[in-house]
Amino acid sequence: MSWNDERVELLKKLWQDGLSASQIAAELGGVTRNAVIGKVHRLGLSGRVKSPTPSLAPRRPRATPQHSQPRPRFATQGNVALAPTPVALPSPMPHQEAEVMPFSCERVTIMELRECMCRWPLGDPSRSDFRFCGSKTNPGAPYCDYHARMAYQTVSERRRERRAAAG
DNA sequence: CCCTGATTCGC
DNA sequence: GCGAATCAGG
Repeated sequence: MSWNDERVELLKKLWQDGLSASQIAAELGGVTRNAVIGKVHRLGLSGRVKSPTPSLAPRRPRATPQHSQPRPRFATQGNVALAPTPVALPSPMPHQEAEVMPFSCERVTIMELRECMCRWPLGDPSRSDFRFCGSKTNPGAPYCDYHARMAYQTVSERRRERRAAAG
């Protein structure tokens, strides 16, 4: 679907009528709300009832292109999700969050690790004091509840936390 | 989690 | 110019 005059006119009308971008997209058909918003901006009719001083709140520039690479995901081996050990995988939060826990872990060695114990790594795997969390896991789960949240954190959760941390 | 508009940037 | 991915928020 392309933006012919007819569709652009309808877009303008619906936008001025106060419909949301997704509603307009549904009305037009063949386009997403992103397409509608993008078109609205290019037409220069954004800011319907916005603040009279848009320059006061310039949008923060993007840090670096995020969509050039897929987000790092934890690898899996067989049925078991591997924790992000510093050996093969980039640690999700290198300086923060790695050692800080709301409870004290069992701190078990690999020999003491059992099926029902959390496999979250603690410390440097190349060192002899390397341990696993070892807290109780739910049946079949590789991590305890706390570390499962870290390992399987969703994008929105991560965003929410980042935002909360930034203030 | 559902949604909103705003922005960037590869295409 | 287009719009998906993303951001920032309600």
